[in-house]
Amino acid sequence: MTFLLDGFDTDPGDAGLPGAASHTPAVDEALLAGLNPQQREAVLHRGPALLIVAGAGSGKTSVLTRRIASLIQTREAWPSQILAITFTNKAAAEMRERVQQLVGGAADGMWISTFHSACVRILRRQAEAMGLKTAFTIYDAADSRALLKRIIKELEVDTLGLTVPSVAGKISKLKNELGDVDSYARGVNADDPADVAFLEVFRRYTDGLRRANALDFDDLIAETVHLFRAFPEVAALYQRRFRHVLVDEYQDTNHAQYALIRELTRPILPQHVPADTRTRVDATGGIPGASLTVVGDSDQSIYAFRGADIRNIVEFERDFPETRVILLEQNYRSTQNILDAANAVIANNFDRQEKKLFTTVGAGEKITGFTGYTAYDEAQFVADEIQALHEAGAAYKDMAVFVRVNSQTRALEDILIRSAIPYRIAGGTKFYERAEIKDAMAYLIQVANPADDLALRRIMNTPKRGIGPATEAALQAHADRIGTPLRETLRDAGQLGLGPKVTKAILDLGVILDEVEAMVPTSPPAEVLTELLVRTGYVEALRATRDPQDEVRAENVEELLSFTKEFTKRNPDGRLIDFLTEVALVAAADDIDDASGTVTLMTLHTAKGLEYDTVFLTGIEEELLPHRISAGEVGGIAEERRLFYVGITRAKKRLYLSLAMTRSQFGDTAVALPSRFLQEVPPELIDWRQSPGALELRATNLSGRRRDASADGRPGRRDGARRPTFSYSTSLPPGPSAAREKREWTSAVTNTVRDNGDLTLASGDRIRHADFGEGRVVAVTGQAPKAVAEVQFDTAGRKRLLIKIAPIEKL
DNA sequence: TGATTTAATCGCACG
DNA sequence: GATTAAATCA
Repeated sequence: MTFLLDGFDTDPGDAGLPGAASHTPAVDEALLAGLNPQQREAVLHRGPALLIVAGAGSGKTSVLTRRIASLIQTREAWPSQILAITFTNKAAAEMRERVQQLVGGAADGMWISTFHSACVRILRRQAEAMGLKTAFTIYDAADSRALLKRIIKELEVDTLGLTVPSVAGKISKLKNELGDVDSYARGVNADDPADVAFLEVFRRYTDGLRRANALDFDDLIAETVHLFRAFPEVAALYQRRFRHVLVDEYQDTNHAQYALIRELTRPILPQHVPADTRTRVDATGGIPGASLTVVGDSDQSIYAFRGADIRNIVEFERDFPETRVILLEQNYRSTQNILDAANAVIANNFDRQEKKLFTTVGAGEKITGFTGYTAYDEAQFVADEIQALHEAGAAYKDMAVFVRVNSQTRALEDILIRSAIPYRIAGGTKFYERAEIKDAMAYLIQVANPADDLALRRIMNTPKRGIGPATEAALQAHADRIGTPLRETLRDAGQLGLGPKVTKAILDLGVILDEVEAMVPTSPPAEVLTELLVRTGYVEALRATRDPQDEVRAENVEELLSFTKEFTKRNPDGRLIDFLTEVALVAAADDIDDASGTVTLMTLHTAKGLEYDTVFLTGIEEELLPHRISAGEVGGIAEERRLFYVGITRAKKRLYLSLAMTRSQFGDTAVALPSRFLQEVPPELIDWRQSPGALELRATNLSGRRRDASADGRPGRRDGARRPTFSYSTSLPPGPSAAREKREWTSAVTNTVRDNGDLTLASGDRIRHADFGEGRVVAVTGQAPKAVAEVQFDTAGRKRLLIKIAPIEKL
């Protein structure tokens, strides 16, 4: 290893060689306008390795884009020699756009993409070397789970504690560590039946992927690393091409990604340098490694659960000698109050590099705290505040509501709908995860990659053709016998002794797939999809059912069709496989559309990298943030704290911290405790509208049915002393007493929903609301069924209500 | 045999 | 609450 690192030694005579020189380039001052000294240096430093420790909101995107622009402007690098890696496609698109603004069309030849997209590009070009066809398909998490489910069922190993999620997680972890079946087999514990069984599942899963000509998400990275290691001359191709590698969000890289970066920036040995190279060689006849720039913040590392290794950034200096480290601590996003809260919270994580964010914009408003009785109560507070801010001139699009888990959005959605506040959910149930979209995609995948059995099984009986489980099993048995993909067996249906009706259905499907497959090479994706949908009668079948939801589903499929058309507009030469790749790689954070005039709901994870004027951080409760599952994992609490930190630092002007005293989960209602993290925020920074203590007191007086934490049999852990002293855990008793108690809280909001039909209200009407009591209608806007009434309640203040569904009656 | 209805189970974040 | 297995219907 050492001899390779020697290649990083710089030769002073090589000033013109990209990536090897250490000097200050002559960069246009305009490119540096508005940068502070540290940012400036981060743009201008030249050398083999640069680590930019960028605190939240410190302008790192600006630094990265200008650094890229400076390389191009000074002619130190061609655009094609630059590889910039971001965390999401959205971040990549944004970076490309900002670089474009700085250098114009020169940005076109650069690779600015996610790890996964970059690897797919490399793998498609070099797929033959890996024994794959270039049209390999990409299995998303759901596809992988479907395959695992079949295997686990087949082997009947679920009794050994091998569940689909546990096995999927373990395989993913192994692949992130660049492990494979063989390496696992060497270390397997032969005395442990569960371990042996896991190995068999892993082996069959790997075989299944290979036979289906498919790669899962983790393979995309790992296989690229394996490719580079197995074929140094292939690696040399990319090492020679990319002279500048830049990686954003480096704290969230896993081992495989780290290895990939290592391979890409490795010096090229003389024997792998082609004779006709135009890149300058060093004294030994080799080519020095590419210049590497990484940007990250270990305080924002929130993906350890999926294999991100914080050591990658902590030990960067050791891994890459001659690293220059630059700290960016000045924050250009938030007020000092928000930063003080963030600094105070993150200071509770020991073992971190000291870093304190500061700003020059002033203290700003205090943080607002609120404790609701229930999640609905909390949601009502959020909705009321959003409405008040909106009326004061704030745009909906500048506000965001963060949740720890997706299930929290339900109460928020209910209330936002009732309050007639426009909102959207980033991530959530993603478009491409809907059943009808997966169906349509499976058709496309089948004709692009006929080896993909998983896709074929999905569509074999969708729409209904009378091909049931028994028939499928017969086809599968035949496929196993003759050793071909399932698809091949469709043609042989006549030989299997099936009923005439079923046989015809199978043959017909086979003919459709074959004929559509033949048009793939010459037709754009939209035509292929249309042909499939029409000939299989998929949309028609949806429209024919009684289920009103199916109408929406049919529309979704048509939206997918328009996506394919859009795709072709963007990429006139785009093939079907390119479209499928793009879809496979879209992520939750990618579909956040800033332009729309709506409040955005999202998880804290999705929020990373974003910023909003106003941020509502909801559900700041024990068991939720920190999430209960994190308690059992090493460093789990610290990671949850970073998640809280990430949430706080998204806010530019206003931050709200809210929680509920009770939270309903899985049907029953449980008492929730204020999060320990709340106590880490300096009390003088929070202005409580309703503090946890105030409600706690009342709850005590009223219920008197508390049990101590020890009663539920969970021994106190190391961090037990830090838990709030009023620790208890019990279910709220249902029945009349609970209902009566609820009425004691004037702001208690229930989840009552009603269909008022075509009830019409006019200004001046008196109404009674199930939660807010009586009030007078002040104004009515909009058309039924979306008409909104503005009501001045006698005790609950002014609210906006969607008339059709509000629990109200006219008096 | 396949389609439809009913009961039972299980829940974290994501490219 | 959504998904999935068992039970019943055609």
